[in-house]
Amino acid sequence: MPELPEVETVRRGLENLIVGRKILNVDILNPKSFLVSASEIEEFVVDAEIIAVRRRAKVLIIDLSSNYSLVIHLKMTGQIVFRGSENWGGGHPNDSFVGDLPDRSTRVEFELNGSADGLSKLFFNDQRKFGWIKLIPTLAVEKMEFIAKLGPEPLIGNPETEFLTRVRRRNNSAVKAAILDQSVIAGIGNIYADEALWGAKIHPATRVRDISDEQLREILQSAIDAMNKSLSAGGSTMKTYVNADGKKGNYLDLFANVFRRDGASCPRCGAIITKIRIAGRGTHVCLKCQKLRAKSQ
DNA sequence: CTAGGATCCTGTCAGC
DNA sequence: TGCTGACAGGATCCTA
Repeated sequence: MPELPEVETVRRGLENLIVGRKILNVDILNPKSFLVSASEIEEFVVDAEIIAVRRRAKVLIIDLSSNYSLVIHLKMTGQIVFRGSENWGGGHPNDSFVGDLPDRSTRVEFELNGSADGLSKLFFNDQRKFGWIKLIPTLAVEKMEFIAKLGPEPLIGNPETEFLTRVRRRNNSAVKAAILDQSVIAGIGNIYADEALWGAKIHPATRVRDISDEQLREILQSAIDAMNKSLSAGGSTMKTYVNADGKKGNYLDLFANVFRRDGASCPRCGAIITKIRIAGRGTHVCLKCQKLRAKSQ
């Protein structure tokens, strides 16, 4: 799925486009994507004004004037597309950014007011249907189980101490599995896990217990750097999906050093990047830079 | 409690 | 061409 920088990019885009608008209608094309009753939609969503768009980890939170919030997880293939006075899309990059909507990946459709031509729609597209939208009282959002147990936000304040405490709870795990764990540090997914470990020159299969505090701090800093770089490159949006010439781009090219670069050469040492499997996930690694230090037992 | 694998889905791609 | 299996920017559930 979209990871922290991609979701943050969506948040920023939506903040500009939909705050202050009213939701006029909701069309749920796939019920499992948004489990809610017709009466709840009627009572808490229709005619509500969008007050704010927030993010926690990889979760988007759209606060409504009804004191309810739409909590959205894009998971692997979720994306949000706005069509109206202007066209905008962010999240999982695919052709639904640019094609006619709704299409076969559209799961939920919101009709909004306030567009010059009277047509203003927000599409929740999600090919694999892993993503979801939930309607939750705004005050209860932070008490949702998944949200309550999240680790610190990597790009806010000083997450280091909290990260160290939490990552040590997974001393026996491969470090990649540990940093993918959202209760250790929020928002890292497969891309930034690989990028962080490449940056810190740590092999993804290294057990956490074999890594010093100092090296763990380096991994965190490396993740933060990769995320900031991705954010300033503009995240994964319609704009980075199709460039000004109408040609397809790949926003990974703007910041990634190893992710999906297997077969290419390591930007640091020139060795060929290989792809292995760690924690059940495809993992990209430079075996020359990232030596496996298996010490204990 | 932790750790690892299966699972939820659809689509695409490599290899026969 | 058609089939088959592997795999995918995530997290949960189940088992050990």
